[in-house]
Amino acid sequence: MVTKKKKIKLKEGVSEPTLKRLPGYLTYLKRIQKLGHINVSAPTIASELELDPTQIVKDLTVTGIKGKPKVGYNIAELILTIEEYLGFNKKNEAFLVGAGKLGQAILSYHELQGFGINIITAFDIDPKKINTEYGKTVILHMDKLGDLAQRLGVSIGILTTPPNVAQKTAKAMVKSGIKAIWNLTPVKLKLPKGVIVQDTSMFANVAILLKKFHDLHDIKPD
Amino acid sequence: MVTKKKKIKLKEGVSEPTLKRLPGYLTYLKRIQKLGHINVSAPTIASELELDPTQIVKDLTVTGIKGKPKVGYNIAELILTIEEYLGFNKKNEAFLVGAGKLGQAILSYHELQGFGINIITAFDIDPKKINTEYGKTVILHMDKLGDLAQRLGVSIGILTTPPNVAQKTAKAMVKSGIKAIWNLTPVKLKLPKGVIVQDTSMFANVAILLKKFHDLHDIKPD
DNA sequence: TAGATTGTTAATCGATTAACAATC
DNA sequence: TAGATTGTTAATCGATTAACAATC
Repeated sequence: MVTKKKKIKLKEGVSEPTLKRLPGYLTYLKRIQKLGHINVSAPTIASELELDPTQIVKDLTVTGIKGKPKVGYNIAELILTIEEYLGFNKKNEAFLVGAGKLGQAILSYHELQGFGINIITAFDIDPKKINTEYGKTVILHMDKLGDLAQRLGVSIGILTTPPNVAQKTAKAMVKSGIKAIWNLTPVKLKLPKGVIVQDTSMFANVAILLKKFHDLHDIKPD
Repeated sequence: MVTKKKKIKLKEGVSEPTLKRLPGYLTYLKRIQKLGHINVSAPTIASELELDPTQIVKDLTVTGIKGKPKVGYNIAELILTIEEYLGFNKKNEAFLVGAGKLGQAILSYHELQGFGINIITAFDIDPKKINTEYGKTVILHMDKLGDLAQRLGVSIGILTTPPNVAQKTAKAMVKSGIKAIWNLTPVKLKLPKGVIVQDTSMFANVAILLKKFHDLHDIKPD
């Protein structure tokens, strides 16, 4: 046996910070590609994104892309390589659970398609929402989740319920066969080991913003 | 002169990771407070949130809270202390710019009030949205932003426009007197030094989720 | 008192940054 | 060729974790 099985860590030496930066590179690369650029160097990306050039090079290395000294990277190739590396070109079919405002925002956020994420169906328990369509996505009752997950083989779930039902809902999702949950609620979910949970508290960042703001502007007289 | 002025870094040794964890503590503390608990210890918080006990203690130390050995922290006091420390009890009046789906989600996300953030007015350029109300928030034309920011003394802005107009819009916000921007677009903004920008790319986290998911489930035959 | 927990200081771990050789 | 840039290895920096004394 040569490979040890760890919990749900990332494979061999790919750091989360690196992974978080890659989508930002994509956004930038697509923009300059549209502008007609063909190649781009790490120092250029770095100065645009206010990062360290070495960091860019290192980050890109993990994707397997090969650059040319003095020239940089081919933009088209780089985009494809990053997308491939991150799995954006895979069929990432997902269910969205909780069709409130945030859920609706996610449903209509076309940028998600750039991640290969394809929201098949949304679920809710509000009778007023059931069987309505949001954009091109139908909203079904939570009851149907288990059956549909099974039949369609969907195993990615996006959790956008109110906080007070988040835990309960997540549990039901897992029971229905969901294996990876993008958790947009501020609740820390307790789920069986083996289920991948990615917490995205939009509001953690607000704390930083406010702190910086007040530290800078509320200068107390000594 | 005893205090050196740095760029827009956080004051004396408060790390961003710590700041990002504090709102999570708040969410948890409020929940157990509602359950009737009076005190809570760092090890308890740690096991609930799957963090290291020492890390909790250290994080809480920065807020100035005092705990009792063997007992822990008084929950009510702890909540107030964290909120005070983060500036959540200040009058954090903000403008929201870009009243699309994501903007609307933010407008209707009541959790934001827990951060002391009070969205005064929303702005857009879509004639169909101008002068309509969303919840209790009026949507005005961007034209009015400068004047209102001045008159109301609002200096926090929430940027939720489409990516392609994000840079332009942010520039206009700064010109109108906005000093801190919560940037919910995936675009890296170029703004004058001194303006605080907090990027929140909801989607950076999706990259991690997908990567973990595919690493775990797409086992390639050797 | 005994023992769990706080709060601080030291050690470890990992990510970022620097240095530098290879190369186009 | 000269020089900018890649790609890798080493050094630094900062955050997390461990150790431990103080204390209720």
